[in-house]
Order: sequence, then structure tokens, then C-alpha cells
Amino acid sequence: MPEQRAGDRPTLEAVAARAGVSRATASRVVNGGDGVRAHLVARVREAVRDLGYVPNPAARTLVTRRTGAVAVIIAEPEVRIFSDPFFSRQVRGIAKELTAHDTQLVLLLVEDRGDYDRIERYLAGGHVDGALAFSLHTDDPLPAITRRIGLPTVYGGRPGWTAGPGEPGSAVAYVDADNRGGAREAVRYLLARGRERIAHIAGPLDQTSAADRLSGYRDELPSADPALVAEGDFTVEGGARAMAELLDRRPGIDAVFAANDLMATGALRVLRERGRTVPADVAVVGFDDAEAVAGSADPPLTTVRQDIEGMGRMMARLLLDALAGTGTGTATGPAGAGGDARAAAAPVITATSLVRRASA
Amino acid sequence: MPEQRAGDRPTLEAVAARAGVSRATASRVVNGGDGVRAHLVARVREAVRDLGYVPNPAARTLVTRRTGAVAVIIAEPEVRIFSDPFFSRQVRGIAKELTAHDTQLVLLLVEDRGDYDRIERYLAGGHVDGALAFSLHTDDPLPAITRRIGLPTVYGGRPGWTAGPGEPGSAVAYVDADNRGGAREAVRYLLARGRERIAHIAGPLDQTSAADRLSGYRDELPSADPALVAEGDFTVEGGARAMAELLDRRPGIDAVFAANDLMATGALRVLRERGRTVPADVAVVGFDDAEAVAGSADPPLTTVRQDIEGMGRMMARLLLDALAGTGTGTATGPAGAGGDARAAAAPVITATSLVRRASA
DNA sequence: CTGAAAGCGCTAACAC
DNA sequence: GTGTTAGCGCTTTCAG
Repeated sequence: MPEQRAGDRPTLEAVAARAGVSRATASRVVNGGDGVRAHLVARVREAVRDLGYVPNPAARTLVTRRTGAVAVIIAEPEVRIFSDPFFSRQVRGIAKELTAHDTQLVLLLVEDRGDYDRIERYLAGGHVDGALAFSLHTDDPLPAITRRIGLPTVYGGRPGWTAGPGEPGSAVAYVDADNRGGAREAVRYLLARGRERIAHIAGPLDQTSAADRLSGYRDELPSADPALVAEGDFTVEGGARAMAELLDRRPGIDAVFAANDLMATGALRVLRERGRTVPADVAVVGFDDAEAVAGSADPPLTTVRQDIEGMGRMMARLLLDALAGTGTGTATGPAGAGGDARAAAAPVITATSLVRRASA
Repeated sequence: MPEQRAGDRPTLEAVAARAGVSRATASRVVNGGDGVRAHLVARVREAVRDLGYVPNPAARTLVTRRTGAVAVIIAEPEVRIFSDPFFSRQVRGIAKELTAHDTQLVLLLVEDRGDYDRIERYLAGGHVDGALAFSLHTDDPLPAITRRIGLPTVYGGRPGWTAGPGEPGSAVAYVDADNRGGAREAVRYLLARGRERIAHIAGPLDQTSAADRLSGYRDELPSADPALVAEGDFTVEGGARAMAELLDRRPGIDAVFAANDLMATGALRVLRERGRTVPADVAVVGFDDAEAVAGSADPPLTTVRQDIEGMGRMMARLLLDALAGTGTGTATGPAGAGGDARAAAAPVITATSLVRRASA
């Protein structure tokens, strides 16, 4: 290997030399400059600028054991990632918050079960300081992995295994919308408008968001005819199928609350095909308020809005807080607490609100 | 079960000791094991397993100057990222290919112009080995940045500044669909079905994909009435607005070719509102074949399909090839070529195909 | 084929 | 305040 090209990146050493200080002082300045005399700070800063110095993150990570990066793990089936703006929005919220804290976002997409090996190796390798993961199903292997590795993790959506107040040690940090409350509000609204046979198109019930919305529906309609509930899959097609089913079973339906906007859109289509007018004959309420979907539906959807981007931001904030608290990963915290005393182990539930448009 | 707590992760040193070899040999085994006697390989592998050893990427990067990570830069305005499945699909294609080559994906979202400083610092920091960037507008600062840093980069979509065969040194690696050819096919199809007043809803013309599709339309209809072209913005709403405009200007339209499916959907809505039947009165053809959009439109869209995920994969492959070729970044290649002689500096154009559904 | 040794660039004690 | 000095864990000549 010939000698280093002149274009090679300058090191801290070079900066120090040019500024006439030691590497240590140069380092102090680069990292904030506390406790260094002003004129030296200036000299070092100048050298940095002149040389175009940029710290080498690998070297820094090697000694600090911090990477300044966070993994975002998405394990959702392909179809949903693409059809539902939900993920992109949430990721954007996360990205904004991470960026504001100079933290990088490493995207890990899980295609199939076998990928978890790769994920585990990656996470165990110390490439990232923490992880953000979405809507886990009950049997998802991820929690076990992150726990084994001792990697701070925040979940998006209530994880499937958290049912009651949680057994000891199972405190999980997660962020979710008030799905149940939002669903209740939707149904109450329909009731208030005089609707009497209100159906529900549920999402896949192995997802807590779908289950919680169904619970909300049932809260308000405890004695509703079970035939008024059909399970969809959060897609337009699924919503259409469910609507058709519902109409076949109970032609007298005068309102539908769909567990997301995409399914509501599918319902709208079927209602139109079957000659029902919305909202005159049948009122429709969705959930999400994904602008590109709800606003441009025909007619525009009345829906339960959740602040998806805000939830993403909140997830990131929770994780960053946890990282600021602990050292490298697990415990070793000041007080001799047993488990990893991540402050944010309590869930954060964000509010929803009903947005009135034309469909109900 | 080793059950290592993070913090005391075993090092190569430990592996070597347990296997009774030197660190160098252990390293060789971990990195493939070429030229190490079989029984030593076995012993080291066993030690790795027993100890649960995972290499420290920072240490490795420090010496190899390779990070095993690639940046994916998305600078699209918010509205498009969320409404259009295009990006998620392409990112997924990229992710698949990168994963297959054990390379990580670092997502960089550009919110506003000021973010480019941050991006430059990040890229210059050597966090990643290369970059993948999307659909640049003519004046995008990114190319200058990556060139200055000498970071191998592949673009998705023909960059705005590549007009002709390109000036010397401006050879850019990019992957794009055959937008012009696809548009031609759409128009020819409409013509073949006997349509005589074919309008076009273009995308924002500062994006090459939109411009190229318009060119294709004009190729087939060189003397078309200019009032038959309206510019949209690739969103449902934009498509609706453009359709309304078109109808106002030329009520006799009997076909519309929209530059993407989302706009075609908006057009469908307006046509319905205005009492036009599709395809009887007006035939509609889209572009993209985004399943969630085209397939579930009402009526389902006839559209020009492009293999978005495949394009993403191709982008990643091109970049990985380039990385395998060069050392750490810029040049130092064998022949003393002036510019960075990345093999893949020629664009890759992928084929499109017309998918017939009900709208035309 | 294997081992010894020299760093990669940086931070963090610990002296001065 | 600032400099000195150890490494962080790994790859890679270079001997043997």
C-alpha cells in the first residue's frame, strides 16, 4: 500500500498540531470545548475549519462505546407497509426527533422469520445504541432478543403480550394511540347522529390496535348483534370484503365504523356498488386520518385522527431519554437497582380526536 | 448458554486464548478462515460459539475503513413520500439487496434545504461506504456534495442535470424506468382502442420522470392540442384538479393518460362527479401499477407497470458493485483515470409494460 | 501456515 | 487548564 493520499482525511492529531495544542485539548474543543480557554478554543476551531476536519466515528465509538445510531425495526407484512401511509409517517416522526439529537436511523426490515438471526447478530454487534420496533404480535421473537442483549427498546403500538398491568419485570416502554377511547368516540358520535344499527369492520385481531378498537366499539355497544362485526385486514380490499359480508348478513345497517381509513375506503366502494348513499343511507367513520386517504375519499371520510408522526417522535424521545440515562446498554446505573431501570418503562398513550368530514 | 451481559462482551483476544491460538489466527477464521488448518478453524469456531463472540464493528471499521453501511437519502417533499407507495417499495427493494450482501441501510430524510449541511457532515464522516439517492431536481446540492467527498453514489430516477449524452466527467450512475417508452405505449394503446381526443395529466415537470412521460405522450401525439395537457403534482388531489381543468377546457375528451396512478385516481373521481362513465365515455390509463392504488381503484386502472422494487434492487446492486471495485471511496484504482472510474457510471433503464384492467 | 507487533483515530484518566 | 499516556478491539504486514 503506497503512502496515504494527500486527500486523506485529517486526524485530530493534525488539528492539534496546526493549532499548537495537544490532541486532548483538540478533542475537548471538538466535543464542546468546556474548560478550555477561549483563545485556544478559537485556534482549534480555526484549524478544524482550515483542515476540514471531521471526527472519525469508528474511533470514537470504539472508546465511548456509543454509536449514535438507533435501529428501527419493521416487521410488518409487505402489503401493509405499502398500502398504509402509517409506517412512513411514523418513521418520519422518528427521523425528525433522532435528527434533532444527532442520532442516526438504521432501518431493519424483517422479511421472514429467518431474518431474526441476522437482526440478532446485528443488534448484538453493538452497531446501535437502542432499537425502535413496531406493533409486535404476541409471539414475536424480538423482545426476547433485545432483552437477552440488553438493548434499550421502545415499541410502537401496545405489544401483544402486555395484557393487564403486566407481571413484574415485564414493564415495556411503548407508545400507542388511545385506540379504545378513539373507537368509543366514533361510536358515540354515530349514536348521537341517530344511527341504530352500527356495524364494525375490525382489523386483524391479532394486532392490539385492532383488538383495542373493537373493545372500544363494544364498550359503547355491549349488546350489539355479533353479526355486526366483520374482520378485515387493514387493506382496502379487506374492507370491501368485510363490508360486503356485513351487508349480506344485515342489510339494515345504517352505519359502519371501520378500524382504519383504508378499510373505510373499501367499504365506501362496496356501499356505492350496492346502491347505498353515504352518509344518507349508511354513515361511515374511519380511523387514522391519513390525509392522502381520508381527505380524498369519496365522500371525504369522517374519521378518528391519531397523531402518527407525533407518536413516532415520542418513541424516539423515550428511547433517547433512556439512552441518556444508562451507560452503554444494560444497567450499570448509579443506584444499585436490579433490572435495567429505564425511566420510560411506562407506556405513553396519545390522544385521538374525531375529524368530521362528509361520510358521517 | 453463555448469557453474556452486555459490557463484558468477549473480544477476539478471549476467543484466541480459549482456542489456544493467536489473535491473528482467530481473526483469520472469523473472516472466512482461508489458509488456516482445518482443526484450528474448528477450534476457533467452537470458541466463538462457546463465548458467544460477536465482532466489534467499530474496531473493524477503524482499521479496514469500511463500514458495511450505505446511506439512503430521500429528499422528496413530505406529501409525496406519504401518499405514494413508490418510495416504500423502492426502499424495500434496496433493503433486500443490501441485506443479501450484509450491508446496512442508514436512512437520511431531508426535510429542508438546511439539512444538507448535516447530511454532508454525516457523509463526510465516513459513516457509510456509499449512498443511494432519489429523483433529484435540477438544482439539488447533493451531487456536488457526494462528488466533493468522493462518495460512490447511485441515483434513483434520471437526475435533472443529465440531459444529453452528458459532458465529460458527468457520467452518473442511475436507475430509471423507461418512462418515455412506457408513456408511448399507453398512448398507442389508447389510439388503438379508437380514442381520438387523448389528454395527458402530467406530473410536476421539474421531475424528470414527469417530463419523460410527457415526452412519450408527445412522441405519439406530436400535433396534439396543447390544451390537452395539464400539470398535476403526482397526488390524488392534483390529479383531480387537472382533470377538472381539462374537462373545462375540452369537454370532448375521450381518454386521459395520467403520469401516475394516484393522479389517475383523482381523475376517476372527477369524471364520476361530472357524470362521465369510465371507460365508456372516457378511458383512463395510469402509470406505476402500485397495487394498492391501481388494483382497488373504481374501476380498476389500466396502467403502465414499472418494477419499482426491482429498480431499488438494481440501485443497490450497482452501488455494491462499485464498492467492491474501489477501495474506500475515491479512486486509487489501478489505471490512473482522472475521475472516479466507477464501472457502473452508465444508467440502467428498466422496462415497463402495460397492464390492462377496466379503466381503458 | 501461524504468531508477534504495529497501529487505525479517538477519549479519558491522571498528572502537571 | 492542558498535556501525557493508555488503551478501545480489530486487521494486517512481516517474520519465522
